[in-house]
Amino acid sequence: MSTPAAPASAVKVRFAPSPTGYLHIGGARTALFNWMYAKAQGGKFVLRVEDTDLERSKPEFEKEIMDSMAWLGLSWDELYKQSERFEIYREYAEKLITEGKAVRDGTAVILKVDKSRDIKFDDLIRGLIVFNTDEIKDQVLMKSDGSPAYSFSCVVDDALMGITHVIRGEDHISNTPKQILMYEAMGFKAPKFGHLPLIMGTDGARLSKRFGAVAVSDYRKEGFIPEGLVNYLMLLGWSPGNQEILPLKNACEKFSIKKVNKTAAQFDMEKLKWVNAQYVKLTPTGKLTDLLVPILQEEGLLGEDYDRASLEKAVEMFKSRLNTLRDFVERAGFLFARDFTVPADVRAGHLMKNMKKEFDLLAGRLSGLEVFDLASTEKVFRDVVAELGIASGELVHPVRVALSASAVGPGLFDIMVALGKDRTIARLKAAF
RNA sequence: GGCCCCAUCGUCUAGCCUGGUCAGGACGAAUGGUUCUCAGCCAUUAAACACCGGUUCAAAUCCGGUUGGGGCUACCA
Repeated sequence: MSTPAAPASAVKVRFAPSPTGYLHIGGARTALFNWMYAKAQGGKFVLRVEDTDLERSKPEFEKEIMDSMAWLGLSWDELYKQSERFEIYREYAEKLITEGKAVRDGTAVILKVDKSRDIKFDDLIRGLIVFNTDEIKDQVLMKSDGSPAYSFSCVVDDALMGITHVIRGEDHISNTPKQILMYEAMGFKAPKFGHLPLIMGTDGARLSKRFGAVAVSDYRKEGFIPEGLVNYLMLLGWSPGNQEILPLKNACEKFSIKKVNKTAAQFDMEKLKWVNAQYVKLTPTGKLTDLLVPILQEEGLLGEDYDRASLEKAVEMFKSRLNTLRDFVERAGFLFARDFTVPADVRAGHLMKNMKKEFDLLAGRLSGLEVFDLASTEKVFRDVVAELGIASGELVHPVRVALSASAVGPGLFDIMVALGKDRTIARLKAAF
């Protein structure tokens, strides 16, 4: 990467969400690509809240969007709110009327569009795109209620804020010629445009509430970590080559808008989980524990005072089998349960045979241990199995279920050590 | 309907611009190995150039059309 000494024509991009809903996956990907482009070019990233629809815009959505952006690590250099800039839009609309380029229609302001002109632009991602103005109606600039129409406030702001590259979703392609007309009318130089492919649901249809989780905050609640979600998102429409796991910082260095592809991508939850799991494994256990503590406390599995050392050991034990943070709650929950019991259906499946005799023998031997660790518990277990003259599997599986209420999980002796001597023995005795 | 965009394994994609590799990687799937189970890890396998024409000695790659999918068509953003 060359690091030019602040070129005069520095890149400036923006992400312009409308606070009429949560930040969704598609918006996040758009923000991400803008952000990566800014970083790759040594430019600036502007966050502009497009809250011109006073009815539908809500402060809580605005907050949620900014929180999600921050959580994803997409920091902004400048922040604007369109609701604070209505005067500016009005000014430009008046100017266009004065110049005879727009007309009043009641209290609204309309831009007259000349017919039979080809409007061309060279899309950063798609190449040359041409529209004929015969397909474009006269454009509302200011609405009757005094608020600006989307296209107009967008153009005024992009021009005034010095946005050099407008990178947005493909659904805006047909807005582009309309906006180019507005740049022309106001005498502004149009920026470069790049239209990103859309993200589709698994069924190939548009991502919607029906699809399941669409809000970034939903993924956060489900236990995805930002590094994982970001890495997955960057793979939708762009590829760093034969490499899937690439931290944002490194991705920025390789990012090229020209290499973004044109095809809509389907969102694949399985791959997201896999990517997330890679980052879970890469996260130092201490940090992972920090992330888990609030979740466990919220679930009532952990009090204010807990044994940090044993919690970290538990985290270490489950680290390789977590897709999400939330998986830990489900899989390691037995380590924290106050009143542990094996659910009836699990008993029915794995503890049908009464093994009280065997369990008592094991519990008795375990209670004699001075040092309760991996080696000592395994030794005792092997001895008991030998003494009983049974295959180790015959005892391993029932014991695992009795201790953890699950037939699957970490190694049996890891479970015993994590539980500790007292609880291990108590659960063995309570089994039958 | 009109206008615009798009088209490689089931999915995400590399390759396409500058035609000539067994069309490569990853998720998922299947199989085997490791192991007390699961996960993990390792190995192996199956799996794609939408279709039809054209240009060319040669087409996933260039051109045209067809089909299919998507977007826009608001005083929503």
